[in-house]
Amino acid sequence: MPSSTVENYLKHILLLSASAQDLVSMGELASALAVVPGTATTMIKALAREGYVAHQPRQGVSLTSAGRTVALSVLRKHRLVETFLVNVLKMDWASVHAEAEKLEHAISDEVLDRLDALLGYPATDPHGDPIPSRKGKLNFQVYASLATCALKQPLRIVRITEQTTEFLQFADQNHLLPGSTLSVTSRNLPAGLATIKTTGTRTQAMSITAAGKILVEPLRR
Amino acid sequence: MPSSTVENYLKHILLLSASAQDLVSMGELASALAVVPGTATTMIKALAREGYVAHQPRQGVSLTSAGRTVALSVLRKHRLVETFLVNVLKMDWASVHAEAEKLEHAISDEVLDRLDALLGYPATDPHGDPIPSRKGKLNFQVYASLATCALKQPLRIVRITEQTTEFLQFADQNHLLPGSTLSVTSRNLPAGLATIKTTGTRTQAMSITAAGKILVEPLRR
DNA sequence: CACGCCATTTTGACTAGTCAAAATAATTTA
DNA sequence: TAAATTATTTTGACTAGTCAAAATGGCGTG
Repeated sequence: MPSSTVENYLKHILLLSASAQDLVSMGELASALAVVPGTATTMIKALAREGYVAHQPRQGVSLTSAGRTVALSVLRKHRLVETFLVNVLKMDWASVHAEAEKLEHAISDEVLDRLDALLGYPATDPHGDPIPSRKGKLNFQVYASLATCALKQPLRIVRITEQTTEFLQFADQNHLLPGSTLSVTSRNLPAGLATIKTTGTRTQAMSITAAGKILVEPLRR
Repeated sequence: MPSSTVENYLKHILLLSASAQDLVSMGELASALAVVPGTATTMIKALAREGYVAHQPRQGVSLTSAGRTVALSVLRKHRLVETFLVNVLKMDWASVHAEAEKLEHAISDEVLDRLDALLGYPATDPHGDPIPSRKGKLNFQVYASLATCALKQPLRIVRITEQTTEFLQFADQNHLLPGSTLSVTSRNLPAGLATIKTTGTRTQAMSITAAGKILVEPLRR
């Protein structure tokens, strides 16, 4: 069994390779894992020896299919645990990420399957992130964000792609949860600002960077 | 925060000091933890330096109040998690111990409190073992066992003091669960055998050793 | 009172994971 | 194309936890 350190490396490579064009750099990886780059290099060489990753020296690292399997399983645990914490234990949306970081390495497949059933086989976690299936399928849909979508169009939030407590609290307080409806009234790129209107009434501004973390789909009424 | 290795040492010292007359020997401890005795000695010296235990060289080890606090908290996590696994996830009574061994080190106090509430603040886990309160009170009641109780008296099982899967499966298959009623019809000490009668009908034999692991109280009708 | 036994402690060595800092490549800039 | 910047890799050292095996101590027996 891979150690929880190994599981963490693999999980973060998976997460980063979604944004990066497949090869994850040591720099990215090291900072995602909060270690110095030299540590990442050492560890990656060991993971390569064990067949979890392919390492292109000075280029970056990618998962082998063995590594991908482990990473998806960890991600599935993480997201199901988060869903459990929010839906069943009614914990705060913004704070469950850290809890799940620990539990994802301690939970067995047996427990996980029962949790999955208890929750009704959810397709996404409370942040809208897709939950990998038991077989390791990850629903990989591309959505527009508040930074890229058409203006003035009615939208529904499907996902928040950022796990920090601060950002999630910001989203929560401004009613920007998966399922909420809204539209973007204007954007000012030079100023880096977007203005949005929550379907009720409120108009508010946020940075383009923040807007890019909120994924939406057109509200096909 | 103590590491999960430290938590394990402290938990086992607590568990063993209940049976031993307070001082736990290195031999006992090492075998409970599945390490060689030298490892236990080394570790205990470190724990003593950090104030978790008092070490009487060549005599044994006992918990300080700081160590006891940690140990009780871990035990509380263990037993509440077991209760959750059995009562909510409907897992097998006999197999939850191993799961809980991992989860007890990964679960936060916040999650634990909510689990406690979800379960209705249970006083014991599915094996009848008392769950320490949040304040660290452990209900320490002394019960008779099937090896020591009066003969022919109606009894109720309150607790099974053995966590191995094999023993728990044996108990399960013979309807020897906490809450079941029965009586001891006879004992043959030289042969090491006890004969019991489940209140329904069945009569069966078991070793005195096994009988000693099943705690009972008189059935005050 | 000496001897031997058994548990405990000590010693030396190993693995996993980490950091700081020096060495090396690669890429950008001039 | 040479110099400079930046990322990556290497090196040496450290911590936590472990084992194997040798040294030590306490005790009971003769």
